[in-house]
Amino acid sequence: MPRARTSKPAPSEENTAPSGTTAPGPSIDASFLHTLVGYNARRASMSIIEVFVERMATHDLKMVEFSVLSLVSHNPGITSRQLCAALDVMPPNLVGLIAALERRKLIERRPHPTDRRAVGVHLTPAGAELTAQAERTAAQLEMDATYRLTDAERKTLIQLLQKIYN
Amino acid sequence: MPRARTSKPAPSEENTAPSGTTAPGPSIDASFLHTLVGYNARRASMSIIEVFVERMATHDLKMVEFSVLSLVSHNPGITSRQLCAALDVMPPNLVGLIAALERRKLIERRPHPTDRRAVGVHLTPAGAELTAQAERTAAQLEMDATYRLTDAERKTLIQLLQKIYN
DNA sequence: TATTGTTATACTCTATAACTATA
DNA sequence: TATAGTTATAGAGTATAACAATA
Repeated sequence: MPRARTSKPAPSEENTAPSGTTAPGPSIDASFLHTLVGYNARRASMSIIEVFVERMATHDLKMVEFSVLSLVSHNPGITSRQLCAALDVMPPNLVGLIAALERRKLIERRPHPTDRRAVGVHLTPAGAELTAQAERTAAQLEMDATYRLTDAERKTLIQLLQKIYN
Repeated sequence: MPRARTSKPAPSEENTAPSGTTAPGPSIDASFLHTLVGYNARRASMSIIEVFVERMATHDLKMVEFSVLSLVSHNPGITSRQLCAALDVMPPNLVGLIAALERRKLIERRPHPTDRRAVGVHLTPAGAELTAQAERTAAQLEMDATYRLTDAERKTLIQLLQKIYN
């Protein structure tokens, strides 16, 4: 269910109009898809993510990288395994990500205090600074990407969404 | 911003507990992420998509394939280009998809009535039958995946989501 | 000159198997 | 015996460039 670009209903008979001149766009009937919560949730999240990716590029941060930094920031000493569980990333895929953030001196890996197999992840001062900035960027971009919603609507929306996945 | 699995806040001091025995799970503070509409929309859509993929496997249909069939069903003679626009798929990536559905005799490609460059896509009787079944599956699965919502809440949710991307 | 459909190809994301060192 | 972290690799999904046929 990839995101779509058009919306208006059209006659359900023979479609005789090719897209023609690109601009106005043909009116395709996607009304069934529009009745699906999943479809709408996906479209909405894609449209926010688009802005997210664009603005986070300012900090040279991908979405997952931002999530990692934010989690490490609020959970100093968190292990790779915990990050994997919280972000639903497979352990092998986190390795390169962590390594990249470490090369950029945004995080540090220190031996875990009680488990010698594990490694605790911590923010460096530079990492903490960048994370604080990035969280402000995220909060702002959210408001911009959902500017058609009132504060009350945004609150309601989040509650309803959490009812689905919690 | 990949979906996460944990939710409850935790002290923001040194994290001394590795995940340990897998079951109960460590309590990671993801409270900042939970304030983001984008994060919640993504988590919710992922949780619905999970059910979607699982149930559509019954019809041996991927999400995009279902979307294509549904669009062709409501827009007989739609062109590849129109499908690409409506589904936000790059033309080269639709080719294999269409070919696969054609091999399964679910769709037919006929010359476009007015544009000899284009090809109109149509459902075969078998394709129409499968699409009707799959749409019923989709509608049902939606209800199941969002069973914690009342009908009114579901309606509100869809309206709010559409306010974001429309 | 632009568009439709297509091939070939590259890049990113995600997933699996298997190893090591610790528990 | 199970878990944390890692390597190597396979597989999706998604992206770009370039082409022939037609507009």
